[in-house]
Amino acid sequence: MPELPEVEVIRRDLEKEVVGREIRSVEVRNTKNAMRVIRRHRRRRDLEDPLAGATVTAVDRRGKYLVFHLHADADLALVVHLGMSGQLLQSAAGAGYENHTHVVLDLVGGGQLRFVDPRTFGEMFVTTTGEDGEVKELRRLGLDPLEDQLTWQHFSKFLSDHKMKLKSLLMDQRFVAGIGNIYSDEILYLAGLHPSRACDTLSDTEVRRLYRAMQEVLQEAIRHRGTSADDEQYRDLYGAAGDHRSFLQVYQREGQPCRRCRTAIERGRWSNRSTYFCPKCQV
DNA sequence: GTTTAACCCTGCACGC
DNA sequence: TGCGTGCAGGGTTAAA
Repeated sequence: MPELPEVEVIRRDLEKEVVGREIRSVEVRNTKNAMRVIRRHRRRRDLEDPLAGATVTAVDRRGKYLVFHLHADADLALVVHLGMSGQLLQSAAGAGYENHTHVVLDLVGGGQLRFVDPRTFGEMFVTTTGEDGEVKELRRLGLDPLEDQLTWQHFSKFLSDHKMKLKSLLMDQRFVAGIGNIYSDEILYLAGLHPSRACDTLSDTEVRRLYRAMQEVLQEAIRHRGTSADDEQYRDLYGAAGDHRSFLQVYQREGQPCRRCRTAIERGRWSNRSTYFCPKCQV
């Protein structure tokens, strides 16, 4: 499940490969679930028509969403969420389609950008941007953990205002956008905090530790080009897996010794999501 | 305000 | 070998 680091790796790849390029045409293919992928639109052409002839001027990231800014008749944006199993792949125009290739963008000058998604939790839609360049559909998202606006003070205030469990808060996209199941576990481990601790019980030192851990874990994962774990279908733009898997401290390590204290890593379940943690190091 | 569960979907592991 | 079942997960929504 691509989270912030994986989406950021793809964004950086896209910046190199598609910014400045014109989209010749778009095809929403006749796959079983293509209409689910473009579920915000009623018809295929609602996505296809506005994109044809548009030039990609920039590719941004908002949490786990990719935003392609487009120069066309109006200020348009193509928004992509990879869900759990979505991939955005650069391909040669003649190459055979992988299973579950739902949308194909044909680029002027050769090459294609393909959206592949077996489980179809991902989505794609076209929308207009406001004067501030923002996408209205993404306004509810919280701040980006790696951007300057998320100051330590802002972070601390948000925590003290909530009684939720830390795990739930880290994964709440309205608080900080981009953290999912893997990195919430890794962040809490590095910070030495138990996933079920209530947010408003943290000391100043613990808040600082969590804030720092969040940045360190995400940056480190980006350096390793993301995590492709057991059930992970994550691939970068070129189809390559990420290298961060072997650096994971707790995620999917149930029963294995903690890298700090050798206690067996435990797995719990909160809100229907698996959570891995060290029962000794995390308090 | 917070938690929990259900829903959407496919691939995979497992047991029979 | 083949079938049925359960599980995994992100985001959203409804109910508790």
